[in-house]
Amino acid sequence: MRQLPAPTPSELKILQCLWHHGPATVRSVHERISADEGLSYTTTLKQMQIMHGKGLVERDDSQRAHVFKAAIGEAETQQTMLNDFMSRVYEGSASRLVMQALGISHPASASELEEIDRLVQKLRADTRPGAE
Amino acid sequence: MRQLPAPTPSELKILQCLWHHGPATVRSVHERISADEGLSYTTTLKQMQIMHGKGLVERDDSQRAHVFKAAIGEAETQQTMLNDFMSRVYEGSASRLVMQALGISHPASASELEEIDRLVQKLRADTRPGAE
DNA sequence: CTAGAAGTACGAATTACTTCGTTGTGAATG
DNA sequence: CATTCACAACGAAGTAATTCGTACTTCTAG
Repeated sequence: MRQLPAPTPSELKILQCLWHHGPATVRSVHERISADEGLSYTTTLKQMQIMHGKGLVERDDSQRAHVFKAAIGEAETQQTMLNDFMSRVYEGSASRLVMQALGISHPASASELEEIDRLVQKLRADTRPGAE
Repeated sequence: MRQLPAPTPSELKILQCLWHHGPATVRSVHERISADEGLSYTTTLKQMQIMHGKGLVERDDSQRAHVFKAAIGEAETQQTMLNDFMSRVYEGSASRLVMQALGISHPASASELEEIDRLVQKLRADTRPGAE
């Protein structure tokens, strides 16, 4: 069962922390994300409780300091958010989005461009046939 | 002077209406966007007043029915929102965003892929030289 | 001139997000 | 054993976005 509510900006920060560093306590997450911003510990705690309520994270409360882990995948979440963003902002046109994204500053390194190139070639091959 | 606050979702709908159909009265905008959703006329009016307050639209009130036009450009707005989205969701990696965008269903037609292809080739050429 | 239509302005309610202080509880330490 | 520390739980406040109803104004038929 997917399609949980999309994470809000601050929820996303916490999820990124869990995705990149694995399951963690509130304290641990808090120390990572409050390196930038000056938030209270209880702010992080509350967020993670809300996220648990929404089903965005799972909680192991067998220890006194509960351990949280992301309940949704990173790529999957990005994909959902991207689809929403693309329809809202680009009215569904992936190509316009891609072109603007590639136009920005130095988005992609040579090797990344190579990878994108391969993908485009593959898509062009797939698209040619009458395909559904 | 750019960098106005990014439009909210409902503000974006109104801007899209103005971008695509040119300057218009509240009534005209309302009829277009409430085709989908069942909103009150005063809701649209209020939104446009707020947008005027924020500087997102300009208003010609020489006629009784004020005529609004977008005060920011479409591409420019998309670019700003894309930059924000890319840093929030993809931590600044344009290539990951692009690859996911291209991976979706069959978003781009053959001719669009061709265009993207050209852009990628151009970027690869530009990127090769030690460039700044 | 008056009634109604069409417009604008404004206030207010609702919801969601973010933030923080306070409280209670269990563990650890002197 | 009493104090302190770390933690979870909660309530509450502040802000922003969205929505709508009401009131006021202006134009136009009759």
